[in-house]
Amino acid sequence: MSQPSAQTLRAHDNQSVGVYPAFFAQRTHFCGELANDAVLKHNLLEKTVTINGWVSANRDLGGITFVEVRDRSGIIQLVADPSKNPQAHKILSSLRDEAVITATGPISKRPSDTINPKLATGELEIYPSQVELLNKSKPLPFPLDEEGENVEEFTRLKYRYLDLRRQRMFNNLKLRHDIVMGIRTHLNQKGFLDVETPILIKTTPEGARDYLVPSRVHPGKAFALPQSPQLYKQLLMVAGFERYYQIARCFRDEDLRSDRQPEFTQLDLEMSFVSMEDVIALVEGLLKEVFAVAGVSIQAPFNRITWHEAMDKYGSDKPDLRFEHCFTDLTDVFTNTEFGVFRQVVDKGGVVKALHVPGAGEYSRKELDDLQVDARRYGAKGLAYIVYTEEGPKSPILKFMSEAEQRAIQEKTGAKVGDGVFFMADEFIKACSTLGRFRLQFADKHGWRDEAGNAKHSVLWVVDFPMFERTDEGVLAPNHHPFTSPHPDDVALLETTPEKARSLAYDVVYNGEEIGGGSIRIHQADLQAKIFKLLGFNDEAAREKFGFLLEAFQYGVPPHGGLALGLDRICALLANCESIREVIAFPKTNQTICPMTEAPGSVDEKQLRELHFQWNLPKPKPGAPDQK
RNA sequence: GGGGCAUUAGUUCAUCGGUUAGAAUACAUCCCUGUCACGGAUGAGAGACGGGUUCGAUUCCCGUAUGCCCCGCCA
Repeated sequence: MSQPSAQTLRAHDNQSVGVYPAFFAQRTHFCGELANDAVLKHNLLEKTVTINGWVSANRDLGGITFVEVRDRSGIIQLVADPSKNPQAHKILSSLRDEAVITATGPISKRPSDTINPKLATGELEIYPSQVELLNKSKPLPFPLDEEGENVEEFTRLKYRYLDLRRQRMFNNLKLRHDIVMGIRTHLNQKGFLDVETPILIKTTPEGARDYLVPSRVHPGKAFALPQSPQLYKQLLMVAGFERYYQIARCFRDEDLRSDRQPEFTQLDLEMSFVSMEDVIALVEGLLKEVFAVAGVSIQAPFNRITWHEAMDKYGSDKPDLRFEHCFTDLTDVFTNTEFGVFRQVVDKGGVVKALHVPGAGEYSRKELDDLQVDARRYGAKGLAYIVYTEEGPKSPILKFMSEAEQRAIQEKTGAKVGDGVFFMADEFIKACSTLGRFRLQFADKHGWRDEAGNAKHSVLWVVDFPMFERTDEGVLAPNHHPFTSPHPDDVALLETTPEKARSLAYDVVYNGEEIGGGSIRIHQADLQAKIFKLLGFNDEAAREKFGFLLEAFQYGVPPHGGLALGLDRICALLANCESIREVIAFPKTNQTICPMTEAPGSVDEKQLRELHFQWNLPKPKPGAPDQK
């Protein structure tokens, strides 16, 4: 896992003994290798070293001049005294920030009163006998002295190659590298083969919008870029590869977020002759090792929670279980209530969920009003509440409730004076998911995540997902994807009430973020046909969309299943970054452009003609400046 | 597609209707021999775009563009 030392690099890369020697003095050491203890350990004191790097600071005191040199490993200070070495001083004092130099000289101890404890090399410095300017730099468009969070991200992305000079950014991408290496090593030991699958594939109308690539050779036809290697990895199982993985680039033409890019990376894997438990066990071992790369220790086996319980108690299919604060179900309390709003919901088979928020009794009128605004933004009519103050309970809905109901609310939730209880009454998924958003909102506001005794890291499996969901049009859609196997206990339900059937799908959730998901796949042609029928595909439509898969399924398909992990998200979480853009070298902005290359760009007529392609452009918006 | 916030020197921020638009840092010139966020002096450098309101707009309003965050969307 460790990187080669400078010794290794010198032996293989830096010893120019051939016909084309380097035209500059090549490094004997990385700056960071000249750390205080390492220099003592390797007996380097007063030995001549050569460093190559960028000038990160120049402090010319009028006579004596200090220059800090940075390479990817760290920083070391050069010193020149004009009375002792006027040539070196002349060059050093003329160096500007980010100039590329090579410097050679003895590595020496600093006078004891000039040690800089903030630098790993702070007890040492180099008195260069030779300094060569290899390249100078224009003044930078933004400072590199801090972490970069306070510079407009667009500017950072426009000059990403400079932004990546920050130690933090190097560390992020180094962590990503280490994680990928950890994955490859682990899966290799477990007998997985890395197989590349095509990037130019046939469009599948399911799921997200596809990126399309018009075909030159086949006028009027187009390739799609894969949203995932799903079908190919299943075909590799048909082929008998048994265990496949790929660090796969995936493409989705949807609107972006801080955790969504148009192209992103998944660790995709698939296994044959396995049960769900086999996949889970494998992934637990893998994630344990991956997290350890980042110094995060997690325990396997992970906790498991059913989808229903996750929704019922936490209002999310990716619950953050670093803290408890779960819902109380009050449906029973209101089965015969006089309170019309709740009664209607309960009569229709809905639920009444309550969330107890300690400290909410102190909320101001404005805070309570703001919650109503949030509720409407979340698609609810409002957020009913009772706050318990010194003067007694206060609530707009109190007058509709009986004494017994009020007592039951307080007993069941455990609310005391100074607390609040918030209610959501609706159809199960709607009520739970809306209140679930408030659970996270209250967690931010009251610091629930950091409460004493809470786990810092919560990794869990969410299992027993419903097989289908009803779309707005009332038709069944796959919750995971159409190849997901139903739960063996629920196969009979497919005939009667398919929306109640569970699947063998599973998600892995870390601190409230979905970092991966997978399933056991269907491997029986007749069951797959039945699922397609439920999804509303007739035989012809199924054949048109997935004919090659159905055909393959007639030639001996092993039971198989797998999973995909969101590599960008995992890296961002382990690097403590808010956005996956911080762990991607060259990401796109929210408008799906690259500020550096200005992609996407115009295409010249000749290229379009070759593709038999013609734009059909939307009208510009009124008030928009003329486009050239 | 919708909502919120933002857009002023290279960068990061001020300026709340009349200002020579201010500062820090970067940059340039000069001074400075142990700095490490070196210090000191001097200098150059700015209102996204298009409308409107007003005697007067960087400031208020509308639109457009762009950025960030969120909703929809993301099997």
